[in-house]
Amino acid sequence: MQQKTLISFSNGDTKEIFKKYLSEKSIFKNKKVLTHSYIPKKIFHRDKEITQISSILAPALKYYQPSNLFIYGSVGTGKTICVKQVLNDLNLIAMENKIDIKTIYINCKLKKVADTEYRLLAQLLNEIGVSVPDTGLPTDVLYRKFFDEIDKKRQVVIIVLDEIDALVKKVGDEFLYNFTRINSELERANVSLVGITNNLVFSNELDARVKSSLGEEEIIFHPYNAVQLRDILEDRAKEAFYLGVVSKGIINKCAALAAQEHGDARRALDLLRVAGEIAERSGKDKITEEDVDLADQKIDLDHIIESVRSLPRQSQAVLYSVMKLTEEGFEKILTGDVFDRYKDLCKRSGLRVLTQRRISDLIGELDMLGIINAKVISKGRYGRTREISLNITQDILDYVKKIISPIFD
DNA sequence: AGTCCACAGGAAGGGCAGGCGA
DNA sequence: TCGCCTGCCCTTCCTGTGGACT
Repeated sequence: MQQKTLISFSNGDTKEIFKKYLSEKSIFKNKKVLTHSYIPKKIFHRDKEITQISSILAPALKYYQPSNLFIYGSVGTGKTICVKQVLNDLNLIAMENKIDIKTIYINCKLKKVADTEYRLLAQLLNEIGVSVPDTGLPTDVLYRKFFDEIDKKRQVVIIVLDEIDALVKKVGDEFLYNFTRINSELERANVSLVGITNNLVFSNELDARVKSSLGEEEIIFHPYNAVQLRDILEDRAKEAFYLGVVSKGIINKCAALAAQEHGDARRALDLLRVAGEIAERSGKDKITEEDVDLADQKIDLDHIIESVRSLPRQSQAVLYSVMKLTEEGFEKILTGDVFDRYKDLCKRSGLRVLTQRRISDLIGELDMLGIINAKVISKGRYGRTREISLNITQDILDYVKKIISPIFD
């Protein structure tokens, strides 16, 4: 006998919202086109770079080891997308011609995926079908397993490490050295490394020994200008929205705003997508300039609020101390001031008091996240310290306060 | 020129949790 | 069960530093 399921709505408003949503026609034809992970059919204004990457990786088709490659360029300049497309094409050609090429793409910034040497190796092993525990084994055992597994047959393995600077910053460059030595240990397979980084001076920060054995080829991706961003947006908008939803003016505005932000194509796509969402939510069938302005603010706000929400309690306490000092009109907030205020806060709220050394690191992390500015200054006879200020506007600050105040007050 | 301040920030290591293999 | 390994968060100890002051 079939069981009957009882359906009832808990709240009349919810029901109405869902009903209304169902009855409305979306302005989006395919929203996925505007996400960062989408690979478009044509990549605009990157022909030269794609040709360069392809020629460097081409020797893999004859089982030679392609040169290690380093790709530099700031956020949203198309590095990842170009590499992914070249790998796609390479895999296709390899398959057609029955050539054994294995390409592995790993984003080193993804938490719990490849943010330590162990996890990177575990992830690589996972990609070639060997499962290892999340922790517990010595790192050299993982290296051995990886080397042995790929050397079982004649093949070329191309490992792409995106945001490689994040991993090097965390665990040092020793692992890169290990990978450069890998080919001398392999009999049948060849391995080549492609590193992608936002840090334009990344190679300068590497150990000379690593640099000499690694940096064989380099490609730099320059930021897009407003005209180039416009071409990219126009192409994506055609697929993402129904006809007439986006005007040329809107595309130009998104392109111009993103071009101001260091020619970031991701930002341009985000602007268009969020503006579309805002327009749709307010029942419009066209995106207006006002929607783009709102989207611009919303993206910043969402980013900061998400960062603050996910901060550990101790970092939130440090941020709250900075906020309180700012509110009280402190002209120049120094590390010592923050630490004193933080101690008071801990006493009142029952939080464990960490050392000043640790708080100094937490201040550095908040600075990295862009929530505060912390500049090292010297006050001569009165010491060397950091001058700290909030890096968020008043309206965002109000939102942030709503999140943190209830925890400590 | 030397002193001194208030930290910055590197290095080493402790303690805990989670996990493996013998 | 025990020894060993890693990750993570943290402390302790230490050296380095820019520039006002003497």
